[in-house]
Amino acid sequence: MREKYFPKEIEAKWQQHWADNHTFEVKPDDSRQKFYCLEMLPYPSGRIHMGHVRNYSIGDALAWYKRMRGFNVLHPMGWDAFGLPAENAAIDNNAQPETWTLNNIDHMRAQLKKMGIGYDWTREIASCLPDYYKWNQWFFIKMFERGLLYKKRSLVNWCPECNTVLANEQAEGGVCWRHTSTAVIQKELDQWFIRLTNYAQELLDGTYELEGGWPERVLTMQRDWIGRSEGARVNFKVKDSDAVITIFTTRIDTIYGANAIVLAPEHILIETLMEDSPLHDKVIEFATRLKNEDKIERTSADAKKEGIYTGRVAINPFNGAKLPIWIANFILMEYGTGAIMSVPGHDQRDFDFSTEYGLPIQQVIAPLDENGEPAVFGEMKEAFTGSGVLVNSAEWDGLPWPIANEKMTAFALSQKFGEGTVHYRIRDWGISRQRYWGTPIPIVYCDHCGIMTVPEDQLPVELPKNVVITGKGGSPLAQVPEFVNTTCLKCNRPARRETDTMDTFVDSSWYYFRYCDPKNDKAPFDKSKTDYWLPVDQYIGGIEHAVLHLIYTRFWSKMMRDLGLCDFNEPIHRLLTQGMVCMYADKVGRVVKMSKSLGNVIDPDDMISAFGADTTRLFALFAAPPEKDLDWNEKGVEGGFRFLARAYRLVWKWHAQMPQAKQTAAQSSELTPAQRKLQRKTHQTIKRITENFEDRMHFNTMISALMELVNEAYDFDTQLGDKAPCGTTVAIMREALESLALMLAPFAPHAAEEMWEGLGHQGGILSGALWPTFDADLARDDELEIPVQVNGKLRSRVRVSADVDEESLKQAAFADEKVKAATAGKEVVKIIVVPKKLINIVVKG
RNA sequence: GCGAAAGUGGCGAAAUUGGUAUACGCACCAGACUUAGGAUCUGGCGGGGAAACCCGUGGGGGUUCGAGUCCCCCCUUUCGCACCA
Repeated sequence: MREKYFPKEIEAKWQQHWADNHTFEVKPDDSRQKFYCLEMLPYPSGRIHMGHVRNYSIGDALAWYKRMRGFNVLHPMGWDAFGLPAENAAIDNNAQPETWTLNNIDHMRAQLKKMGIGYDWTREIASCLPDYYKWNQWFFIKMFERGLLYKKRSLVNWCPECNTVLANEQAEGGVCWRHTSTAVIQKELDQWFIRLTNYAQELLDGTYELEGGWPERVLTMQRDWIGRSEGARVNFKVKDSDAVITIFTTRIDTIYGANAIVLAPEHILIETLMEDSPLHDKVIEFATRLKNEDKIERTSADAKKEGIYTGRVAINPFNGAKLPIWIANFILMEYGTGAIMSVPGHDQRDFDFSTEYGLPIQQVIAPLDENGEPAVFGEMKEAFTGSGVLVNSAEWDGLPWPIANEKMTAFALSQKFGEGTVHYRIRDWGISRQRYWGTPIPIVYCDHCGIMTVPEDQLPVELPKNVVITGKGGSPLAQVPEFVNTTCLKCNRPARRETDTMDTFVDSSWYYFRYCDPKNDKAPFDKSKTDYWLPVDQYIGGIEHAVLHLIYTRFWSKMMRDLGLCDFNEPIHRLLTQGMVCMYADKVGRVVKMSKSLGNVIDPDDMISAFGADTTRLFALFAAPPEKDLDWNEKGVEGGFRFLARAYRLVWKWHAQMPQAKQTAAQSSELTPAQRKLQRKTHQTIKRITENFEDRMHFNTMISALMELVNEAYDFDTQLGDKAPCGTTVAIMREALESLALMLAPFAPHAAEEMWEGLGHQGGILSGALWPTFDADLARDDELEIPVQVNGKLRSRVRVSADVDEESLKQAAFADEKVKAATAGKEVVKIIVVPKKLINIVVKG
């Protein structure tokens, strides 16, 4: 230990120590409880940013704590290394995506090591390497064999910036998830889809299993995304035709109020219906125009309702009413059946549509008035969507909503013109990407034998190198004859390979399984290893993956479970979604997320050079609780540095006496008040921090508790002056400083190690399970200052012994001058005593 | 529009089940040490007032002995969803 706190020197020293001692490298060990601490793996964009620093500081704090509590902690790191930026860099810099990516990984790995994050680097993975993506292909084949994958020509989201297709989850709100200012357009393409919808119900049910462990916000977003709705399908016969139109509704109880059947412009029955119709050309022209309109605009909530009457009529199976068949812009082909019954009285969209075209509006649901009678409105000004009972609905009149729905659905089933059904909003996951830098899809097309998967023993289908990437004109792999041309695996005649690559979200769906067995070349992983480590105990990452990665990976593990590769339903027990790192930006005049384009970026490297990794990490944890956005403030960083230097100086001042100190302090009754005070603070701090790690993980308050302990220890030290300390004093100080060093380790591990060593300990903090324990008796206050209220207002405080009984406390309160003054001449109505907290005297007059 | 979360000093934030509002840090002020300090140490720091005391957690009501915390209404901000039948 040196006199002054030199983070650079200390950090290099301990990083070397951890590497030499393989401190963070772990193996399954049945004798110890495991803890899997995982941070979302980064995309190797080139440099670490503050968001990463925050993410990994949180994860490492927890990992250190758990290790110190004796857990066998798996804390790995890897790279989500496929993806578009590598291709763009290749175009811009004339580099190969692989070279660019691997160089970035090298640089970022070095940065993470400089931060001293405790990863088991022997388990590092990079998804762009064949020994990883081989298993993506293996999973593809398994899913193909089980019918979980299919190829379909369909309208898909296309991002003109990415020049590729996007999954629905990646095109939320009609914009690309990477290019949020770029509207996604619709294209018709052949695509590989994973049957995410097979697991829709299970994914929904799982969100209830995850309650408590996952933020409610994320669960809500996932539930909304899955979008389960219960309803019914009802068949409407078309008059003078054999055609039947099936509609989906969640409100079959309102069917007597239907005034039309409305179809999406893409509906397949339109052509049939319009055959021989004098309106044929007009209607088809209308539908074609809508189909060609921008989908996002056409289907946005504020688009004007627009429709056309087809001249055809459908029959309401409940009452035989003749309903005109319309086509309208607001009906979506991909939801339900692409056809609805319009019920203007009880659906605002139908109301607006009917008003626009003068269709009749009838009320069929009536709220109950104060006499319990159904209230029938005169003219309706808007749709009534509240609850009530049926009216104008023949024999169903008087039934309340949920019962009517049930009974009418049952009736439809019995009459064979409808049935109850559940509909989900979530769609299958389109994974084809018309890009180069991704996992090749292991499929071969033969003109004679059709579509076939590449046999397992021929995996991986390697991504060819030195491919010319222009960013234009379809899949780059299609331009590589050596890759495309192959022979049919069945008939040996010339055949072609699939030239699309997989969505990179495939890579990240199972990477944390691979960390458990990263070098396995026989299987994606050995189940005995994942059985030990998984599920993940704590996952930490940004909220932006709430419906992307976090839904895909839940699906993936359910699929793996069905393949017999794991035994659990949910792969991630607890999830922490950390807030963004923000800073004031001149360009917008307020505190916003750090971004290069706004110029409000701090480079972690600069921070580390100026203050050290410990200070940088400490501040990232101290400035705000982890799930909140964090305001980066350089002055605040200095405060973090001062705290570490202050703690360090105190340890320096005392470290020489430590080897001679008594191991345990005297009985607390024999301590001076000052000694007792520091001892109490030490034990209180251990209690606070330990409990906080176990439930709330608010690192900011844990660090402030450590600051308080340091302040208290300084006061103690200052009071001693130049007097030579007695053995008890040294023992009390030793306990305080050792506790401090140990509890600092999760937040500032290098400085903590240096202090721990300075206090006379060899081998490093993690050579044992050293998390300090507190003694509840020693943490307890001997004396308390109890606030005294009169009529709820604070009037005074009284000092009493901690074990005071109610009666003496009351006496002490009434003995107080200020309390006397406030209660003088008044009748005491009531005295409320909250043990150890407060006394409130209620007076009258 | 629907849904969720939040609003506390000059600033970042504490207050875990209703019980001393503002812990801890930053900034600021005063002092000590110093050739000097952007180092370190000591003290102060919500508003009003000489004081007693009064006021104070976005605004207004309510429940309670007692409300930052619970309930109702409103305002603002952020986030999510948005013609999903």
